[in-house]
Amino acid sequence: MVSMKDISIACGVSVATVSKALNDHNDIGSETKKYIKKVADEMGYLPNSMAKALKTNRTYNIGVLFAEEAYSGLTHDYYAFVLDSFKNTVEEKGYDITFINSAKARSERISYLEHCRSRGFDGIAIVCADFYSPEIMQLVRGNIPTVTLDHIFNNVSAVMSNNVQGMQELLTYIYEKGHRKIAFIHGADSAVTQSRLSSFYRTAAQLGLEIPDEYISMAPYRDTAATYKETLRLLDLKDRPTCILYPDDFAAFGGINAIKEKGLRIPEDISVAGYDGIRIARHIEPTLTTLAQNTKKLGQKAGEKLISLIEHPKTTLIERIFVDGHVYEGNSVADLNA
Amino acid sequence: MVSMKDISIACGVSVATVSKALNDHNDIGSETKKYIKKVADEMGYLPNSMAKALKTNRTYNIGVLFAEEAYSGLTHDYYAFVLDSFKNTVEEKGYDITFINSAKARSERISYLEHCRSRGFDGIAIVCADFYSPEIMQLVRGNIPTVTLDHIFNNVSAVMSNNVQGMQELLTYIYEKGHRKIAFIHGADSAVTQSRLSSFYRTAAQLGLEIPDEYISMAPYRDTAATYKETLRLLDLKDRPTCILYPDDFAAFGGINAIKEKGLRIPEDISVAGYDGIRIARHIEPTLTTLAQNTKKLGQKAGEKLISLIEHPKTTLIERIFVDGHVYEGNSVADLNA
DNA sequence: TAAGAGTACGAAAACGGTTAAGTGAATTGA
DNA sequence: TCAATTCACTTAACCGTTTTCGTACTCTTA
Repeated sequence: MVSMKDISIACGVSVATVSKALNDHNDIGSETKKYIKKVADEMGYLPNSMAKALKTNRTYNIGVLFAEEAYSGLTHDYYAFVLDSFKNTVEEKGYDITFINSAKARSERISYLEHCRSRGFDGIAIVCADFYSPEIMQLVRGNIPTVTLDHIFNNVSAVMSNNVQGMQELLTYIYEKGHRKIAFIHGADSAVTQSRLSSFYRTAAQLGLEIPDEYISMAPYRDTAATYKETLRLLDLKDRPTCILYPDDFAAFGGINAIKEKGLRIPEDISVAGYDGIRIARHIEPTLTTLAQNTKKLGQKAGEKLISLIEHPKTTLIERIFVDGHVYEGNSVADLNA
Repeated sequence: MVSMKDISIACGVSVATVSKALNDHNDIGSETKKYIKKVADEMGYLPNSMAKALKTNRTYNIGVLFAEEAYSGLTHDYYAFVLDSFKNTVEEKGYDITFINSAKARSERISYLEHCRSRGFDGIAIVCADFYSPEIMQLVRGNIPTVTLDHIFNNVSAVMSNNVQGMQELLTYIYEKGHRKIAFIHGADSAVTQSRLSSFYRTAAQLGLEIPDEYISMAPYRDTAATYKETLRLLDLKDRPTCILYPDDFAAFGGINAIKEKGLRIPEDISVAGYDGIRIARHIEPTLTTLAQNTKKLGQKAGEKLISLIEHPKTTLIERIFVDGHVYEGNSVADLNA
């Protein structure tokens, strides 16, 4: 690899001059600058990012934490899209993305925070993780600029999919389609679930909907077996709902299967709606009506916030950014007004 | 951050001794070693990976290239699963993963290779990219240990999903279910498509199947609109096939919609099969019969090969590793023998 | 007992950059 | 005309490691 030293020799100047020329400092003559840049270019010079980082304490590298639990990290449509958008945003600003992990060599493990410190990440994004584990707690208290997705910590900026707005909009949409008996199979307990559930109740109250307790139940996210079971239960109710909301799109398929097995048609006999807006939902019949989260904006806002936190630590305030979703109108919710 | 210097002062030894003690060199007394390690631990010492990399020319960082084209990188089930497995494999060996990109700062762009050199990646994995672009060509010729997924370059190790075996197994399975009129809508031209298509023809010949030209057509991968259209064409044929193979699972849904719209049932009236084994395919009705690629093994093999290439450059040979898939037996292919 | 062999550690250079401080020459101002 | 600036560059220290070489001991062994 050609270094500044090589260039300095080739140009007959000191390496300091080379450094300053390449970094456009203004105490270098414009002729010299041009010449040095030209030579550097011809020699195929590339800055050694390790050396630079060592000296400047800036790596231009961002750590991203993805849960290592089965099927909920990289391989989840929602997170993958958010990550993709986040990645594009920060790369545009000259930052790279490295995954945070806790596996060091075969011998000892290290904590997430230790990993980050050792790698010298300028900032970190916690996209998807067990937010209640001690390791995550340690990480967010580690004084590295941080932004979290869909979870709020003290003194840490967060980008949140607006679940309150989302659920309100979705439920209102369904209400306006004439539905009055609406069941909600919500996800396992978490901050996200809390938001959606309370928004569901509040919106229902505002709309004057009566929601019997038996219309509300729980199925873990992405668990089609659980939604299948819960759906059968709902279908067997004396007073069957006209529409069922699922924890997420993927889980909705469990319910859809149960409905089809019962010989019922969607949406003619019963309506369903998901949450997330995964791609496949728009490519099956019936297309799934769902609340599409704005993954692009989520990733983008997270990236922008984090970079701002890194580059202007004093003036950037810790805040919660809520990103609205919108109803994707498939044809899984019948229009009862018609 | 506490450095070796701090430890050396605290212990009353030189930083050389600290370095050697922490790295278990055997010219340090065992007592001293133990003591230094203890102090380092208490002080919360963490090695500065930039300094280490600068000196040793080893970053323990692997660059991964993902296409930046819409919907075909991170957000694709197949690639996401491969990446996940790859990530777990290399992290277990102490390596980190950073995305390769070509966006440097807002001003100038740099090439993939330049990015890799600048970051000092020990190795790179090209998971998903436009393999025919000049930039990729430059990258693979860059003399950094490399492994590619599903594409073969000279002098570069490749891990390949065994499309020949896969298509053979899938077609044979369908044949054994009694199907003789089998159509294949294949993907757009690429090495992968070539393998599948030629394996399709060869297997068909071996099985004594007659494949009329009108049974073969093209639809880009993941393009449901295209498969929808092609499926309608196939259904309108005088001599309609009894089973249709799709480019991939996602694209299969386009076909399935077309079939349903025609009022036909799967698999009673017509059978379909996909390729990939994406998760959702197992959670809808009818569950999709497909060739499930072994993403876990693909990622693992790629990781192992790359690390071997990095750590034993002389003795590791450039090779092509083929990973077999298996038929996932859904219920979208009718058993005509019954 | 003196030469040779270990043993346990330290000094210093090096990796490839950045940057504060210094320097000599040209330019400026009064 | 001469001190004061400004300009354009160099010197040298430093970031946190690793590693070669040297050195002062202690221990063998002939």
